[in-house]
Amino acid sequence: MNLSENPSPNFTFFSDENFTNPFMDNFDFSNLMFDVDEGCNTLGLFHDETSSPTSIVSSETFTGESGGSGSATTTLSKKESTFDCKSRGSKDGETKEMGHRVAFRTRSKIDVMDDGYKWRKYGKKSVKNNTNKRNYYKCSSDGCMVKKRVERDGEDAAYVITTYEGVHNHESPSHVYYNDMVLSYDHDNWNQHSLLQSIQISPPS
DNA sequence: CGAGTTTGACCGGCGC
DNA sequence: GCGCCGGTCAAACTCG
Repeated sequence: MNLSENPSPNFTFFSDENFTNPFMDNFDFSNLMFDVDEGCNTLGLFHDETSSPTSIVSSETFTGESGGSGSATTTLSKKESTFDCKSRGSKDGETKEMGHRVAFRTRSKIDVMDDGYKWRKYGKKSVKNNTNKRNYYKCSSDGCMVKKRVERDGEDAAYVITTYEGVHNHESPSHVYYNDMVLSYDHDNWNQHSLLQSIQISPPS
């Protein structure tokens, strides 16, 4: 499938041809696609066979918690997408309550991006098909149950797979800064603006 | 000394 | 029912 064509109306896709990283050198934007619908059936499993070896993107309803100074290449491996689908299906009620999940793949020199929130590490595990350890984080804010998983891509350690789960019930400490950054980058980069806003905006009503 | 990290143990879900 | 695996817990440890 050619990712240069938006494969699903539920996703917004950003290809690296049009997408330049306005942020730090540590992150490399390539392919971005966000699901705006809920449910496993909307998971993206779009594999770009021609360019990036793992240009598969998946996310469930975006949580909006990843606003901050970090930025990401948002692609996701097929196995991760499958996992998300499975786990969601098995715990439908809970995941609905948890709200939303988004996963993205980032080419980054550092493991953990600063997304503006304060995270507390609560676990680390080696997982199947990945020689690298997976790290588990919780939002350290009182009463906020948002979780985050971070792992190096087993196929290409240059990429970091980050999965956010849940919705923050508080503002990001870097909210103002991040909004400034978004607004300042509002030239002809179309969807990037809306993407970054969607990253910033927390949906809970 | 408090906050955060590490790490082994434990638990629950799922496939066989 | 059993074993595998991912996710979480919690005590010990580290760091500022």
